[in-house]
Amino acid sequence: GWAGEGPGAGGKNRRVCHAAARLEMGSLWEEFNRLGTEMIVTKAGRRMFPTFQVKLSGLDPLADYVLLMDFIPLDDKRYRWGWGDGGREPDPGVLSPSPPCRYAFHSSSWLAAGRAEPAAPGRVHFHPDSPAKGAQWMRQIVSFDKLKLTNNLLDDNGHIILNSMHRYQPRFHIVFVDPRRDSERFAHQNFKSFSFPETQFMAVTAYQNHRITQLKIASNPFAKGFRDGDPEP
Amino acid sequence: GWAGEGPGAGGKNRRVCHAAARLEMGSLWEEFNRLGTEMIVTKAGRRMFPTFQVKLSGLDPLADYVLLMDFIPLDDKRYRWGWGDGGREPDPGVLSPSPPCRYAFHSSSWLAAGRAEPAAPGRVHFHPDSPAKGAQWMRQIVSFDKLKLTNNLLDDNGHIILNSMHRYQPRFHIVFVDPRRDSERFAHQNFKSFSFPETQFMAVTAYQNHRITQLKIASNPFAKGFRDGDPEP
DNA sequence: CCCTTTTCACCTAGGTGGTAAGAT
DNA sequence: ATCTTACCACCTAGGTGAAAAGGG
Repeated sequence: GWAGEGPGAGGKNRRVCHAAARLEMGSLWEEFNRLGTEMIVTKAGRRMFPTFQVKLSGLDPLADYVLLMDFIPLDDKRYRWGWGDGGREPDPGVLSPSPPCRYAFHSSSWLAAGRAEPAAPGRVHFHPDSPAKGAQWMRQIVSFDKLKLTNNLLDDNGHIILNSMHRYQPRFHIVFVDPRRDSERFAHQNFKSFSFPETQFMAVTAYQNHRITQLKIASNPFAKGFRDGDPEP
Repeated sequence: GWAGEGPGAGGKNRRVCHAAARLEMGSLWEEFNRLGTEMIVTKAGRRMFPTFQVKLSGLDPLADYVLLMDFIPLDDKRYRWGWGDGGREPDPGVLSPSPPCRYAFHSSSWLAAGRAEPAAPGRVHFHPDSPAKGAQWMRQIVSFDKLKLTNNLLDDNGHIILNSMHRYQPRFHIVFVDPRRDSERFAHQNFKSFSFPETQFMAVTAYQNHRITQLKIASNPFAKGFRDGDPEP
């Protein structure tokens, strides 16, 4: 997908107004999204897979930029995985159409199960190469593979804190480092944000949808030990 | 050891004139130096061991600095390891007193064997966290563990190019990033250099002094597979 | 019952010197 | 004869989901 820009591209600084971001591994993200992406959260922090990666363009090669990510709750619900209590038909809280419920009739599905927990501390993750020149950021794919998700509200490793069994939308931000003295006054003009709907996910402490598990095993090199049968290069 | 500063501390910018660097793992460096340190160079690039690490002080916490290293030929000779041709006494080119020749009567020693090869391209290695604030650099030990040595004159991985069988002195530089427009005019005032004599070494493609090999195996965690006998924690 | 935590075998990724073959 | 290269077993370091144990 290309550049799911945030609202209000008007009034932006010329150093960011032409910035664009293309999500890498888009087909893999979409494959996960069709099943309902799940991301593991642990106390120590767990990477995302797929890794959030973007190819940037439209930056000023000579200007400094900071790149960062944050995670927005997609709704105010908490979820559970199952058939609904007593084995009745799924209640109206069944997720539809995002993630789609095509798999619902196969087995279980995600059901709304009450209001969301109080939002965890809204942390951000700065790309560790920040700040850097636009030319440097555009030279190759920018990968957020150091970003880790945790469910530990008291985490002091700087990881992103999320509530398990809640849904999130990753957001990506490009911030122009304004050299002007009163740059705070222009802060709202100096950044541009991107949301790729295919990257939304459910935070979990253990996978619920077995198809997600199998797709992770099939596509994450670090899970190669769990693959069986014939390989496909 | 502390801060082996270069010549001419006078006329320096106040952002660097009080900077100091303490070499970490000094006793290990000295242990190697007593035997005559050797560092492997390979086509693909090899790390140094011990790793060059320093603890910094005296920087302006709010100023930006770039940290880098380079390697200076210690003399204009090339060396060979042996007894001298025909088994005669070591010729006058035997290294003394740096590295000392205490081991010479045990077996072999380094002998001068002609003039140095033409100097390899004089590359530098920027610490990958550069640039960063003084506060960041002083917060913890600065480690150059990404630095690699190569003997490939055509290397295009940005590694340090050295001639095998030649001796080198690592140098460490602190450069204040001067925000002034005409900062080039002050470049000579904005850096401070450090040389620690205990870090000098002979570049080799294979270890010559068996005592060096044994000390590397005993002290480098990645060589643990070659240790034998009882461990010492 | 549902969710979380801990531990583990099995991977990726890459840093060691040994060894034997190759180059000059 | 001396130095260099390529490959190897054996490590460190850390990212996987499985499975079992733990907790409300």
